Amino acid sequence: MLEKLSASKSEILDAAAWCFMTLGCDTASIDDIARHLGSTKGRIYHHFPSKGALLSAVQLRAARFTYQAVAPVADASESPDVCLHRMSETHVMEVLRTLPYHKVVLQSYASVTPKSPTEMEQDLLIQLRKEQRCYAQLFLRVIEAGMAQGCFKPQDDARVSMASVLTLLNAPLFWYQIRPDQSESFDRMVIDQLADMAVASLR
Amino acid sequence: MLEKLSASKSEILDAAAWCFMTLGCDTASIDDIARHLGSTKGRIYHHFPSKGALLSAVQLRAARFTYQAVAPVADASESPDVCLHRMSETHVMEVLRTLPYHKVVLQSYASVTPKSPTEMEQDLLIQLRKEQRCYAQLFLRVIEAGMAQGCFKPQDDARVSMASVLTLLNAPLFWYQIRPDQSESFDRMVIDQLADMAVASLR
DNA sequence: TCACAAACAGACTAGCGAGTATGTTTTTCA
DNA sequence: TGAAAAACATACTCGCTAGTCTGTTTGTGA
Repeated sequence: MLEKLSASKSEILDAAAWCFMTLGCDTASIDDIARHLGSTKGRIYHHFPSKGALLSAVQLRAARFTYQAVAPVADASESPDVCLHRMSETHVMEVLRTLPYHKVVLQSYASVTPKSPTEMEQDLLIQLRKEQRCYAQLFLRVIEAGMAQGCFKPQDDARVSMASVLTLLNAPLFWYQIRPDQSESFDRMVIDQLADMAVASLR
Repeated sequence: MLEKLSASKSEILDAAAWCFMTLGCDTASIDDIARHLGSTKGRIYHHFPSKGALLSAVQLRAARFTYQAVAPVADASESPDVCLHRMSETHVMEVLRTLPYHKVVLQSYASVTPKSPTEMEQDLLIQLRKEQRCYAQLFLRVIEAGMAQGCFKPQDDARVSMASVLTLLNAPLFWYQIRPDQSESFDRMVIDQLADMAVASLR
């Protein structure tokens, strides 16, 4: 779960995430990523066996970024609405901080099926889905607890609520732009507003 | 705005939307679409000048599907929360009905920049964004009215609220699967729950 | 019914990009 | 310090696909 990354590997992932984000997962070529690194393909293929594996590594890292940020604040002993609010704040904050990674996840969410997936790439996909489910359950648990305790409106299917809330929290992926003028206050506004909406949507 | 489509063109768009959805916009080839039609490339290139133009046509149709469904129920003379609820119901219903088209939009939302866009394709993109903005303003207006009248909680930026609500309503694009057993009741549940959440998130 | 255009089919090209195979440099460690 | 391994660079192949070109069929209007 917490495999260490070498500095070079991490740098490659950053470049890959950036290129996948700006050019699109399929449009961006390995040469594009290498050029963005000031290197050549040799370096990338020395660390990653294929483009699909590189893409999966980016997505996996995205999942781990949010998990490692949110899991510590998912305190079950607390009031579910308060807990969900802090989880939401943390989630949005982390997504904005590591934006390229999550934009890549957003892109590849729609097209689930690579054309000719290797067996190894298939395994990576399964591993990825597993960790994503694991992260989602952090939210599912607190939502179910809230429904049971009455601070959230009970629904037929809590999983629909959970998925909708997570989608809501990921909304900035569709319109947020990284700007040179680090508008700290704007980020804070977005974080607060989304966390408020997330909790309110369940009432 | 309401250019008529020939039967053959419409059929091509359906096939393209389906293939783009299942295989991915970049992965799906023109030959894939033609095969899915039981035809060859000749037919497609006779009606559409390029793959990019075909993709844009699919996205444009998606925008028009929802606009033509929702615009009639966007009644400004009504209470904003009631109005927004019906708009939300209608939106989700239409999205589920024409799912492949909207899944394509979702995919291409992330990667905005084709690598070498033709001037004509650039124009199509501009036209698309224009109609998408136009549709979004249907929601923006009713949300702003609601904030002014006090039935929605005022926020710093109503556009963030609008974008977030629309993202919430599009949440099924991430997990909804077309099933053979047309579970009518499940659809109804999803529609109700999402419309409720959309209105509640603004309170 | 006949010209003529629209609506396709089928073969072909040209270029791009993933992956490989083999060098070259740098680091490591004994 | 020297050899082995890791970390790259460079030059190539090969399949796939967008787009084209030409031929063939099907409507259509006079």
